[in-house]
Amino acid sequence: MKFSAVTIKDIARDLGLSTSTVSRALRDSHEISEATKKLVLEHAQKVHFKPNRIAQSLKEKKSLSIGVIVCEIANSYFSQIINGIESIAYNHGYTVITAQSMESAERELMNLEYLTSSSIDGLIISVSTETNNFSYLKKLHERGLPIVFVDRVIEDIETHKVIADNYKGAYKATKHLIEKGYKRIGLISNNPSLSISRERFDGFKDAHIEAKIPIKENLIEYISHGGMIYEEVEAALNKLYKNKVKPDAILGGSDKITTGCLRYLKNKKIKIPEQVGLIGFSNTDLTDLLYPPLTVIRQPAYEMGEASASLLLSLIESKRPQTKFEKRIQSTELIIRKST
Amino acid sequence: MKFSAVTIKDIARDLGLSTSTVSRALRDSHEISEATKKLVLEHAQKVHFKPNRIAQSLKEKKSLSIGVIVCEIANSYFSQIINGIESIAYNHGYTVITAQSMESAERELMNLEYLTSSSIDGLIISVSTETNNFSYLKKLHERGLPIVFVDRVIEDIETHKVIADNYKGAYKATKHLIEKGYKRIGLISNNPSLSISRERFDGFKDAHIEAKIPIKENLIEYISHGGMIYEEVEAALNKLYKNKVKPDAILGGSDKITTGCLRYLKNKKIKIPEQVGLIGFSNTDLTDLLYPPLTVIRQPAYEMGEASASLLLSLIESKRPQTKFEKRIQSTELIIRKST
DNA sequence: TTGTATGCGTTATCAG
DNA sequence: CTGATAACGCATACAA
Repeated sequence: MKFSAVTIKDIARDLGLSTSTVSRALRDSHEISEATKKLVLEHAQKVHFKPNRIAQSLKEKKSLSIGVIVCEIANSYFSQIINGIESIAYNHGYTVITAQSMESAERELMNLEYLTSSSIDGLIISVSTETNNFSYLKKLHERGLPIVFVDRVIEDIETHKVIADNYKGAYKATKHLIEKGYKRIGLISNNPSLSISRERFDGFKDAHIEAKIPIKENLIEYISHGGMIYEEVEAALNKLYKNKVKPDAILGGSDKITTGCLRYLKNKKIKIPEQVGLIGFSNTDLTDLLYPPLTVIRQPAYEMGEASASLLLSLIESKRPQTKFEKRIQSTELIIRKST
Repeated sequence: MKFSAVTIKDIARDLGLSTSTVSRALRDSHEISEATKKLVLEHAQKVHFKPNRIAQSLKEKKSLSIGVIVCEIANSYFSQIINGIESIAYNHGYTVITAQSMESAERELMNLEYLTSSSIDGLIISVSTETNNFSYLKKLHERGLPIVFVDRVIEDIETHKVIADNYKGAYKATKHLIEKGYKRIGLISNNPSLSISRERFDGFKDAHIEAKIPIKENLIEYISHGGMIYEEVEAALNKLYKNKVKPDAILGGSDKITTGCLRYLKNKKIKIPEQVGLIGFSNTDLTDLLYPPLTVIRQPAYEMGEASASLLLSLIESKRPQTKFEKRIQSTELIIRKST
């Protein structure tokens, strides 16, 4: 900013016009003569004039930017979501400001306070696995900040939510395993405080019920940091493998958890015929090449990002209060990779 | 922003003070009595006052935000870099605004214009593989915008640059392959217009020279979009495999290229005893589990991000013109995964 | 110690 | 069609 000297005022001075005339000419107002318009536009181009977005924001009472909070950018699933968000935002002239919670509720709150200090027009958030106090977010929402939840939603806040069909995904994955003959399927899941975890558990459960296989409590473990901390995954798996009934397959509750499981199995040299990872890993280039073989529930992260951004922009641009709207992206795919 | 009504003016009115007193009290100025300070601070807290960052920016002539342009966020290497940048920026009260070029020079330019329309205090950029016209960037730099290049640098712009030790990485990788007995090592590289490509090529070459193995021109292919377009990788590999002297190992010039190679080999069912990917893939959780076996040059992406941000902040905060400074991160590691 | 006035760059309102 | 002026929210030089 220090470097950008050219303002509307400079142009006005250079051309012997008033700032308002210049401003109007630049915005192609109908009440400016073609001659002056041309004059101004050409000069503006020559001196590389760029309107100061900050001044515009102050005047317009909006920043043309949206905030995005996810647990971690360097997580393929969320970076795909951001990608989708950016593509939409970009086309509508919005800047995306991203922040990461690193699965810490405290850091999430800090980011929230920071982003909302009058510098974003709306928020897309996927809450951290650790978050259990939603009061601040709720207050923001009540005060009128447009919010869209993506993937990890908060149910009592009535606003747009974009989620994958977690139930279906988990159901299909579990069914796939059962059909393959596995009967002792372990589940490592995120905290059930997240609705996605509960939905996935329901899918897991219903597939069992349908096949008349009882669910064994001691094959289910919950962890708190979404797999970010490998030791948590390790501890959970240690528990599973200390049981008399050892699992013959594992359903990982998120991409990080799943890769953690793979690592564990490799480290411990445990042979497991097949695994299912319920993961949002869109980089199929890679998942396709993983060893041990892995069946993947691909969640349409990019599309979810696009959907969230569209919804948020609609919220931002229409002032009228919106009704609750939940968008469930249906295309959860099961990607099956044959054992080699 | 619509939602945040509370301003300094409101507080002043509520408390029967002037806006300047309130402003000063909030900034803990020494020329305000403890009593009023306390009064103001408590009231501010009560009404959830948050200073309007946009107004502050306009006044202070800085936005407390930095722009980051990379080819793609959903690329583990760059997301790690962003991660590093964010951690530093965050600690210094800066917001990070990211944009992606998708390896398109045109889109890069658009982002550049957008970000620099007076809304960022500095820029960290890793230029797209397609970029060959640096005039706009150069102009920005001349006009005083603090810029730091990371990974993909432009040599004629005299500013801080953060790069990995590409030469060493490629050298070690190639040497490793040669020691394993491979003699016809293919190289799929980014365009040599990028210095990283040239450095890597030099490492590749010197390892050959040292081992007295001639380099075969027809085992070297260049591509333009960093591996983003699989068909490019495919075409390059097709050429390599159409030669009479087929490669017995491949050095991939970037992470995307390398995963592209893996995909190709798998699709074509080509058995290759070992591969080396010169890739910036920090997610070793995954690379470790890839099949076919892969030896990886890990580039310290996170650390590079940190370094770039530190350098940029130093540029932003000290007004004095800085001397050119090049920081080469040395810890390029060779991660070797044994064949299974 | 506190208040008044001014300006940051832009746009909108109201005159001319 | 064009110009002067006020306002957005905040910070600061200058008064008091």
